Amino acid sequence: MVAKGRGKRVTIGDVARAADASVTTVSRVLNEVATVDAALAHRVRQAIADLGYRPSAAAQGLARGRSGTLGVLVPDLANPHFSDLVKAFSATVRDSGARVLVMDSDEDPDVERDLAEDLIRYADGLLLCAPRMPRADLAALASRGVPLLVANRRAPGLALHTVGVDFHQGVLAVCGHLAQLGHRRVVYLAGPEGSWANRERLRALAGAEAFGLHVTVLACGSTTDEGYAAAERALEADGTALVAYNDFVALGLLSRLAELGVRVPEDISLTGFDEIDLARFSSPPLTTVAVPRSGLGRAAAVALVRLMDGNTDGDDALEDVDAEALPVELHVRGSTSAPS
Amino acid sequence: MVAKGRGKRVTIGDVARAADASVTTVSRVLNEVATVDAALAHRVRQAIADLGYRPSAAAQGLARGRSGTLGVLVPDLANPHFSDLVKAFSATVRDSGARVLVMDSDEDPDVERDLAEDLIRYADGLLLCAPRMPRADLAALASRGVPLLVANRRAPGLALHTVGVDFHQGVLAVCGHLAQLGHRRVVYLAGPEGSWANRERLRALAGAEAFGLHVTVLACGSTTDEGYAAAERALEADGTALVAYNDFVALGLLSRLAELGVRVPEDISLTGFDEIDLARFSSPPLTTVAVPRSGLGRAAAVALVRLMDGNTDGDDALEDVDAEALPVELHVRGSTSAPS
DNA sequence: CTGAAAGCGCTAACAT
DNA sequence: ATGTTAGCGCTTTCAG
Repeated sequence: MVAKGRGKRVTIGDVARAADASVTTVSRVLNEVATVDAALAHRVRQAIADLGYRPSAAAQGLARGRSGTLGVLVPDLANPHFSDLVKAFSATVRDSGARVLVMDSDEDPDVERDLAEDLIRYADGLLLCAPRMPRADLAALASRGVPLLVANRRAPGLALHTVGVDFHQGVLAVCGHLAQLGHRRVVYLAGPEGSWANRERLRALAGAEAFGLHVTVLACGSTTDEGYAAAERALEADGTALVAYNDFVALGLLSRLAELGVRVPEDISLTGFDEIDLARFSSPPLTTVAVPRSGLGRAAAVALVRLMDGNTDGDDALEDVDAEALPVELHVRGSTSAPS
Repeated sequence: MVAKGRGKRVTIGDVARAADASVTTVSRVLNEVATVDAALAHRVRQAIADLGYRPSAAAQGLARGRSGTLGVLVPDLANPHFSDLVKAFSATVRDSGARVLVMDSDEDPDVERDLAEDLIRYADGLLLCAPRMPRADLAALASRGVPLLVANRRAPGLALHTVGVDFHQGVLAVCGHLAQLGHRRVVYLAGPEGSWANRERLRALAGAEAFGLHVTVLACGSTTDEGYAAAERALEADGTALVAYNDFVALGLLSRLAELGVRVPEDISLTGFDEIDLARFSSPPLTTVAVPRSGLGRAAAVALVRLMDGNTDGDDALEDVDAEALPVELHVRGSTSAPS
């Protein structure tokens, strides 16, 4: 039977005593090391089970010099973009025997820096997702000796290891699709000011203008509410297509347009970005760009683990920084058609 | 300046040396303890800054006997229900100086048990969200000495501390609303087999039958896809209203119904549950039940912290188990009307 | 007010 | 193959 109640913690010493072995031996069977005599090993395992012993993570961490924990910092866990990423990251990391400490900065750059500084005390490595903090803070973290990986933000000149999604190509695909359909004037409902994701989109939009597509940029945001609220302004901007920062904005727009009696795509075309599950189920279904959220999480996990393994002597091999820019995929559905 | 590069870890000893103080003193200023001489304290803080020193979490944890970390285990982080809960939980817990270790069991009961057993090695306390594991495993965990809190699952006879949402009342409210509108035959699209949330809904539905509402139960699931796929079966069941397990299912149904030319609510009424942000933005907007996800997260945090503070002698005060059953709120919108 | 020293529970040389 | 023992970095009595 397992000991019940709130007694003192069972230690490796207790197990050793119970199994009439040394702590080293117990440690060995625990870590599946060397050739421990079968009978002895069995006794130890028995004792472990009897006593309900679990090694203390703190003690192991201290002795080993690493915690077996990776830290992830996201701006908003409630955003499917990040929860999917974290999910995939955790699952992948777990396969290499580690755990994940997740923190949510609530989109606040200051909170973000503080949490990151706290996180590195616990973790062997750090994944920063779309960090909002200023370059200087990022640089400070980077020079801190902890394996650091940044997802979806580039910081030119900072020698950061990064993974990311090719937003640029995605927006270009959207614009190309629209242009082929015959659209010439599109309205972009912009995302959060500071975000790299938004800057990337703007950059791509600028590229599209070179192909003769005229783009009007309207400040909006990243939520359904903001999309809903921006609908009337968007209509006034006089385009034949609306390019939303993401699917939430698009669905907000769609909702308001329906109320206003504006038909999609007959009266105006609409595109989302960063495909969410529900995009297929709106009326009409949304033309949008699928980004590999889980793929990004997996890639980040692999990259970070590799970073930590080869951490013998610092900043070598930074040549393949940004090697990872995961491809995206345009999904054409009912919300886009030729302009009337 | 902060030391750069990947040198050996800076320890409290290094700081002591640099500040010409003892480690004890450094520890004191670190923990804001006692009256350390102002000048000395200042020297120490200076050294800390100069060296870029951060105390090792593992060492602190080992010495203090607690990690300052709480564990949370959810079936699916990508589900807004849980990500919102975790977000609120983390934020609240952070205010009392702790961190949160999040794990995702991917809805697998076995994985769930293993992760929970692993989590307790790291954490001072554990929050199990809607655990899918069998009673026996739950009981084993409970008798393990770690402060344990269970959210959204009741385990009769197990003396578990729990917090939860009043699903029962929510479903009753939905049924009442429908009945008042004049509906007599409703179809319930059921959620995951084993889930407590689904059982609670069924129980409430049974209660509603006592009021003369006839309920047909159809197996379905919890995703938009499953809702979409169930639409035609639901129609055949011959009710005047569809009660979906949750909003995802409802939106899937809505999407398919639109394709089939069935109008909501004119031809058939539809309700969701567990209001998601997008529920307000569908066409028509969804009548659904808002559950206090963040409130649940906060309540869990408060309860768990209290549990850990008063952990002097075990299973007292279990009288107020289940004291927390957070109220829900019916939001009537366009997807319900009187039957035709 | 400050410091020396004994652990916290585990791992990893280093013997045997 | 197994055991002894010295740390890992920090907190915390206990003296001074």
